[in-house]
Amino acid sequence: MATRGQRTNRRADALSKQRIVDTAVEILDTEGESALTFRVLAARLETGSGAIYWHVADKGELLAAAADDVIARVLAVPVGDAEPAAAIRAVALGIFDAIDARPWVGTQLGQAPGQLAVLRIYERIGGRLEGLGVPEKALFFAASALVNYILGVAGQNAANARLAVPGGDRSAFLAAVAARWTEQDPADYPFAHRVAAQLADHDDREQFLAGIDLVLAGITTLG
Amino acid sequence: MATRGQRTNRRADALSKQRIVDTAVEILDTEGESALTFRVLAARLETGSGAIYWHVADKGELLAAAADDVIARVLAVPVGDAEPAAAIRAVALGIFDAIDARPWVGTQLGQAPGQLAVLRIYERIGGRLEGLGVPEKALFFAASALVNYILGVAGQNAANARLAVPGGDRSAFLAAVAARWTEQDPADYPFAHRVAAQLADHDDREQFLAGIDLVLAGITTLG
DNA sequence: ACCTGAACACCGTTCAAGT
DNA sequence: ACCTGAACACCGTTCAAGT
Repeated sequence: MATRGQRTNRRADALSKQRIVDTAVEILDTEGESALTFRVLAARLETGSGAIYWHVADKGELLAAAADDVIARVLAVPVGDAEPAAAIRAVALGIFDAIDARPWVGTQLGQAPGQLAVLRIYERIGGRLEGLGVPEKALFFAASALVNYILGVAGQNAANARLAVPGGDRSAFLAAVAARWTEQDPADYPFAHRVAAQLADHDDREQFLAGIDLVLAGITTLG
Repeated sequence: MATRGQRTNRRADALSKQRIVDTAVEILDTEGESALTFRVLAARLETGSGAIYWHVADKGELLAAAADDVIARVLAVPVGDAEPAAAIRAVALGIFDAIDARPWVGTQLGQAPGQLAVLRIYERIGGRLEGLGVPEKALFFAASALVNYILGVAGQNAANARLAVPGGDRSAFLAAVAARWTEQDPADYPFAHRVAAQLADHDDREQFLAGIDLVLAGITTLG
């Protein structure tokens, strides 16, 4: 993200969890998930790889902290006093955009549930549900439907990003996926053939929002 | 001629992709995701680790094939001529149960979109949407809302299974998650505090189905 | 208390060599 | 064509030793 200037040979400050996480995010953002190893992280921090373990339990905690950092920042922007449905859409869209920009966050969210980041998302989404007329008893499962949908899209998008060629354009990628759908036997996969064109054409962000709206429409039904 | 003939345990049959995948599934099921390595797989198959690469491109393909095998089997059971909503619920529940029994399938589905298994799910779900009165133009995104929700739950459940202690009971695990929610500041996380009890009490399967019903209710809105 | 970096116990994958 | 298994190029993590 933020381009850093020339790096002196001396560490600016002592090692800390925050500095480690910041550097990890930087590597993740610029070089991708597979580039983050304790060796390159240590080199970038000008320390030994073992030093990192003084501040962070293991790689899982590091990844969780990195994802949480990003999500916390995204959710920090105030939604104002928009009406509940609009606020939920805005929050969801913010998460989508963050994941779209950083696929590694999607990977992380898709597979770490106890995580603080997921709790943050539940809080921001769930907090608006009452305003939507959701009865007290249904609050948790209504929130869970929205959150699981968001996390599902997050995981799929991250995987897509991992699959796509770094430079390649998106419509070519979608065309390739659509082609795999249509190369199946139409007798076994009639639906796949029927919607392949829609798959090839669709806009991810728009489709994501449409899904949110669908769940919201269902939730309104609960009132 | 060096008498090297003490191959007492002669293999029952030649190596094949199917036999490799079957053995991988066996290891995944009994020993878990982390136990599947090319070394133990080769040992179990009484061959060299390099031999596997003659039949399978890499570990990613192996995992994808294993997950696809399971999903194909799950989707093979006929739903009969139930009405569309009931059929979709049945299909979704079948997938949920399969993932609950084999968390590694959830991990795999949550992060491999181009996969045949995901296409199969789209087909089975999507094929019933028309009967629900979904207009042609909305078929793909309606299916995608359902599938992404399912895959989101799949990923979270798999991650939960990875986190939980193998022998530990489920209510203790949920209580621990709920405790992490309530240990946050109530001023920052009012929703978390409010629904922590629901989180601790809920039944995963029931909650999953409730989410499906919510999306279905939203989809009915499109008619 | 915090850091160093070699060492340990693994991985997935390749490939010359065999049949 | 198919299989073998040693070798390669990595990993995350530990830990005795330093400051």
